[in-house]
Amino acid sequence: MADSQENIKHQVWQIVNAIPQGSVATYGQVARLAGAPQHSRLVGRILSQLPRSTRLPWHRVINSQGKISNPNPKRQQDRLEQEGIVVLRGRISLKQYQWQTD
DNA sequence: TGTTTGACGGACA
DNA sequence: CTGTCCGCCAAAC
Repeated sequence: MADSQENIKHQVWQIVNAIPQGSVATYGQVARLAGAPQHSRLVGRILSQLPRSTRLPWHRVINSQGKISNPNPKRQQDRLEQEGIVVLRGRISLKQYQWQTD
């Protein structure tokens, strides 16, 4: 079907919504959990299309290097620090905050 | 229809 | 640590 990608979008929303407060996940991690490895970029695009009013914790998604990829890093960093996550020099310790799923 | 772009990821120097 | 390169993929040109 042509909506296989539409389903992935809903999967991504559900997964991101499940990231615990105080934890982070990577784009690749979300893509894998959504059953779509190789689609990490798609995850980024989906999050970029969220309305500013969304309640989804999109700020808990960072890249595999532990860095913020969001074009507006300031906003994301504020949100992360607001829930106790330490962001040092634009970096976050995955070792310490990554959502353990498998 | 070919090329570029982007909130990615991993390997490597 | 930083920068480069390449694989991947859908959307926008």
